[in-house]
Amino acid sequence: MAKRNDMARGKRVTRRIDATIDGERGVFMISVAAELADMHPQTLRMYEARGLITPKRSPKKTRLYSQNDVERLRRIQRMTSEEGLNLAGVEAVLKMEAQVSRMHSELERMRKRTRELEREMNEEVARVRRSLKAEIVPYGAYDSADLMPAGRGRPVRIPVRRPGKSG
Amino acid sequence: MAKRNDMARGKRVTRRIDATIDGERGVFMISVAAELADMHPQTLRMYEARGLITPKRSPKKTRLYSQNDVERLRRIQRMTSEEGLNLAGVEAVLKMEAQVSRMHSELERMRKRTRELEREMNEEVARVRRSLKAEIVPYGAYDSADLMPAGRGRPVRIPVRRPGKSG
DNA sequence: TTGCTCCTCACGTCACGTGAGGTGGC
DNA sequence: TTGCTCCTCACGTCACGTGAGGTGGC
Repeated sequence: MAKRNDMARGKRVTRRIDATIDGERGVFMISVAAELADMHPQTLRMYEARGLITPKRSPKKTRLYSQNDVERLRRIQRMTSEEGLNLAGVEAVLKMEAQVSRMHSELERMRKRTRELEREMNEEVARVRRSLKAEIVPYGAYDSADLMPAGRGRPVRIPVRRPGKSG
Repeated sequence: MAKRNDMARGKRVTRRIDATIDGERGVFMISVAAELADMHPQTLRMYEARGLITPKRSPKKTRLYSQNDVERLRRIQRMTSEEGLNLAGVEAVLKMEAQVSRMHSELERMRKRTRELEREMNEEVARVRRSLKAEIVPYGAYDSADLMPAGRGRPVRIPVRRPGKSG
């Protein structure tokens, strides 16, 4: 109510946009995208000609840049102006980064899998022992290194070397 | 003997050098290294000034390039002339490559570890079952999913998902 | 002396960014 | 009309490669 009145009187009211933003949707025309990326509009056209960026197009053929496009442009801007790369270098670096990021996720998957495997292993061994214990009555001496007196729940220990830094 | 005579008469004799070559040892002076890398000697001096390559020096301050130096120069040559990178790009790519290669070895270590873990797991389970079988005489029904009738050697099966491409 | 080394300086070329100039639709 | 879009062309700048020019030691 109060807000409505403020707006009616022309007061400045901050509005929050709660809609989920699709980072891939083309929303900025070239002048806006250029300003957001701190670049000359003509530079964006040049980058497109070189295949470094591919904005969407409106039905009238106007370029429409997405959030992600702008992000990419800013990264390119950093590489060229701060690090001094030329466009061939930018292409090479972007390609390698994709590779590095793929390896990162593979590495993460492997780490997770290893942890899981360790857990499964301990569980399986414990399960085998438990089900045997339920069915049998051991007799004689316990001279096997792998067995303990019935009733003691310590799990079988398996030597597990962990990989270097598992972070 | 025959060889010796050939050499004495000035004939051309191919000689095999069996000594182990230290790839890090400075052995080529600048004109030779430049030719091997297909570059201008002055370019090598420039690259050194930019920190892209650091040849050894003789006591007389003459640059001495190693095998590895030449390899590196050839890689740089490829990047600049074939891919069109500038020197900033070359630096960036070389740095990232070191990173990628570190990740490669980590990944390889993880894969190996996972295989090892699977093997250990199966072995351990089999060992537990074997040692129990040696001590007990099972009786009653075999209604546990984890056990099989005594005397059948099939190992306990453990569900193992393998990572995507393990090559 | 010749042919290498060392160095610095300077110039030519090329890539890249950007401005100009002309068009067209809201 | 104004201010945007589209496009192409051309110029200024800068990085880089290389040649020149002068030195010094085997």
